[in-house]
Amino acid sequence: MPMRSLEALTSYLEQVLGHAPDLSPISKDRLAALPLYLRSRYDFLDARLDQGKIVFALVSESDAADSPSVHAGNLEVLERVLNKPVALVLPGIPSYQRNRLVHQRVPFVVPGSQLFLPMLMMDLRESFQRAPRSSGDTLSASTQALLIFYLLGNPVRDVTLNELADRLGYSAMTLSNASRQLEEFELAKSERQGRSVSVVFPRSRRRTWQKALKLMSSPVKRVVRANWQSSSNPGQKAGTSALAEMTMLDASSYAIWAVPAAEWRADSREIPESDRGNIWLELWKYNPRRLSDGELVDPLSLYLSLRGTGDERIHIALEQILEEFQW
DNA sequence: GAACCCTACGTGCCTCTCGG
DNA sequence: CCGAGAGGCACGTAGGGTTC
Repeated sequence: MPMRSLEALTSYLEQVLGHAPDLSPISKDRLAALPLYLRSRYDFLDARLDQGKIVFALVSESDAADSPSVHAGNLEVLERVLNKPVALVLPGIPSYQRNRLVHQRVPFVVPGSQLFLPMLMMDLRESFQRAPRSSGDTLSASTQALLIFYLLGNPVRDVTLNELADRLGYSAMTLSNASRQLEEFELAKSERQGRSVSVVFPRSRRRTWQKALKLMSSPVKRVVRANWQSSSNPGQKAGTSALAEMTMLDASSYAIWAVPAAEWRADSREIPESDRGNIWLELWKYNPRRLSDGELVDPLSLYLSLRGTGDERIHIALEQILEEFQW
């Protein structure tokens, strides 16, 4: 067994647990039950932790880069034969690979960096005190755009991911990720028909909206003041400007427009806070034009952008929009 | 072989942390 | 308090596998 990785594991566990871990080499006869390709691939340690007993399988530097699915497959066999939960011990691997292991629920330890042992309810990473950002409880921007695209009544059944990607202005990869995320949150299913995959929403649009409400966030990343002199519109009407056109709400004194945040960065017309701009620009995390081709942003994104405000009149207007929405 | 999707990996931006 | 650096997230590209 490579001494250095054993030492690294021991001292990392000690740091995490607060005391020296109880580790011992696994007995020869239990090892003998393993298929040869697995026996030679890993070094095994029996571990008794406060939270329970597990087996650590130490992975060599050269095997660490294997895909998560390879690791997952091997773990399945190991757990069955050894009859205990098994966790991989990996040398330094890039963060995106660690993320993928977590995604696939593969238990592992990277000494010094991260520990993910879901069966023992342990999940630590180097910066675990950092507030979990948009972690597992909100949809990503692209996923939300796809979901709203469906909720607005656009056809998604029998449409390939590629076509959807085209329609929404994302890469196929991003749409593939988005459909997977919808599946994870049990909002939709991916249905394979021959060589194409389409997204299928099992519920009605209204029920999907209700189920997804707590997972969706405001499309607005940032609001800036800007000076707009051109006769064309900077984007689509948004915020209370849009709400005023849809309901009886009084319009705000400044016009509010939505533009994709990505476009804004390209040509920065932002003016300093102290200067007087004549409009407000909402910078959106997805492209509002992909979801509405009218003068106004789509009503569902509008709802999400304003539901956090404290103004009672706005809430009443928002409820009115939902009531009138054609589900 | 073409069309399509997925895996592996790269990149840029943003946020958080930490040392001066 | 601020700037640099680290790390995570979201997205992209390349290339390979699968289905027709």
